[in-house]
Amino acid sequence: MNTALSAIERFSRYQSDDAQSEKPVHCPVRDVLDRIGDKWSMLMIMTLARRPQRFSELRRAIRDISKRMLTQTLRDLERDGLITRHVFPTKPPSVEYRLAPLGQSLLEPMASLIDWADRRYSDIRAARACFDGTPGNVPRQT
Amino acid sequence: MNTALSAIERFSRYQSDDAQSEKPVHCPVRDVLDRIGDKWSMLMIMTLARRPQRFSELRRAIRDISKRMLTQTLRDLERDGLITRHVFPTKPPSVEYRLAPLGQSLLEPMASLIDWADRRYSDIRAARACFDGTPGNVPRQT
DNA sequence: TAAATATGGTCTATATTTGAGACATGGTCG
DNA sequence: CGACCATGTCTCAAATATAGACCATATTTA
Repeated sequence: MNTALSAIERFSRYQSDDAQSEKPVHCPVRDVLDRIGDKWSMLMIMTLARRPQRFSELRRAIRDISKRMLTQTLRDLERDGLITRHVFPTKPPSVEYRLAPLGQSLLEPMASLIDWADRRYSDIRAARACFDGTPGNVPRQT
Repeated sequence: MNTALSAIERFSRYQSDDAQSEKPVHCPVRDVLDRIGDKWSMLMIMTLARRPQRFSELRRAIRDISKRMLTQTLRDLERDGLITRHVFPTKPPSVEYRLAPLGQSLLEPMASLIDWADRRYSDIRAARACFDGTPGNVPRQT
């Protein structure tokens, strides 16, 4: 738990920098979180963790992503060095995406998050049901 | 590393369910990730990890969030049982937000992500610079 | 030979989300 | 009376995501 807090403290250093300067020092944590914390990136990384996959395999694996977002997410992840892109000169050219070492190293921390999600999901659902069901959450106005 | 993979495997169970059924079983991991993986939630939780804070304190801490999104993010986190909301009947009423136990329990996994971000940030920046600087990333067309 | 299929994308028009900032509420201060 | 504080809500505009048409090329099917 204090391990956790020390990481948070490290983060908060940037936060206060942020609060001081006009042009904020770009907080690494935030920068990274903005990248991998979007709708598809983690999903993509988890999917590629199973095995390298091609464009259309990824599309099948993550059924509700649009081609546009798939392309864009892959580009962004490639740009940040988390995945690599390999083109094979097959008849209709095929492209395979793989987790780069940097992406591999993200699996460990991500796994602990997945673990948390899995273990706590019932609590969240309970809280949600409670919040939604309780009269008194509707009249929010003071 | 195989700890990581086992978590990923657990996740992929839902993925394949997903691929089979028309109306997908809602994957807990994904459900949770969609919630805390938005633009502000993690930031909010990290900020509240330092200490309970009031609406305007949060606004100052996260300078570029709009009131609208601040309210909405707080509501969503409250709904999911990650934070709690306490109204004090001071002259202009004040509202304090606190991390709930469920939110506390998220700190540990989140910390490992922060840790990763902090340690790997230079690698990411390097990859980014390389990608942006390398001619040959522009002509992406086959 | 022509049509259909598959690949990895891009482009456009629409839908959704986010942000900026006006407005509300009720009490205190000058 | 009028201004100000805190905590929101509301509306409208801007940014972003989505669906799905379209493209070029090559192979298989009819």
